[in-house]
Amino acid sequence: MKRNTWQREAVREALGGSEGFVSAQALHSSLREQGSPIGLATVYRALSDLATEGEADSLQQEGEALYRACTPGTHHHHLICRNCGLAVEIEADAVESWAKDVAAEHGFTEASHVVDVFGYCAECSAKRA
Amino acid sequence: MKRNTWQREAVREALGGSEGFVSAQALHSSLREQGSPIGLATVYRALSDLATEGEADSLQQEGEALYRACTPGTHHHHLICRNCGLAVEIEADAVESWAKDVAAEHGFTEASHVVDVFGYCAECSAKRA
DNA sequence: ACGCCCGATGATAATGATTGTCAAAAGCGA
DNA sequence: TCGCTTTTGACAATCATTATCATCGGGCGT
Repeated sequence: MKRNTWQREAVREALGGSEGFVSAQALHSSLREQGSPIGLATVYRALSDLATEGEADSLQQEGEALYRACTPGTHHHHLICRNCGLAVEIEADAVESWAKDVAAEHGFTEASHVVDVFGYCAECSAKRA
Repeated sequence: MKRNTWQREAVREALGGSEGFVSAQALHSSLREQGSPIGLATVYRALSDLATEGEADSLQQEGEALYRACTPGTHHHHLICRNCGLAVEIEADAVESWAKDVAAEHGFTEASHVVDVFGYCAECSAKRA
């Protein structure tokens, strides 16, 4: 049975409130600074659960796992700012079918794919100029 | 100045001789089994150098960094077998321009992207049936 | 409302990959 | 060959993440 705890809710909320992708460690510190006595292990567990249930997306960057709340149940990709972490959800039907075709072409089955675009968002581009 | 050492050559060769993506640890064990007294740290350094120089591609999976020798100087992506690690280089001009367009559309600059397709290769698909 | 059972929590230790350190061991030009 | 400099490699250090396990508390049955 799955239980409702204030910790899980806190993680969900903190995730939803952040602009871009966040690391588990960062989310934990952030919660701690807000006064939450939540444990690090719990944050990891909560994030892992959210990702499994489709309420969050995760991606690996430089050895860290980053998470972001996102519309549940839909398949999409992200456009991510290298500087501030801002993430925009993007549709990629063209890429979806392309990936499937390429896989089939080479005899691969059960194809999944990783597609993420990185860059500097408008704001950060301006700041760097 | 960059020096030519047998260690660097050994890593390059071992990488070129392997079928798919390999982890640094795996490459190290493999070299050791072949009698090479090469150090683990050296393997990491060599792989990192090769990746920087464009002689190898790297990707992150499940917290590990995987490497693969590939044609230098060209930009391409991979179709990777989840089971045996077999990797096929694929062209993706359509995706290249798509990524650039999407980035520009949202005001992002200096766009780069990560595109990898995972699946089971023909051989492994057969075995799993 | 009460009590009990079992999943959830959290401090801490453990793990596993990777990087830093530094003395000793080669490259390479002179 | 000589000497300077980079590279190596054993080992310690670091970092994110996971496992452990005693304790806590949610929520169902009563």
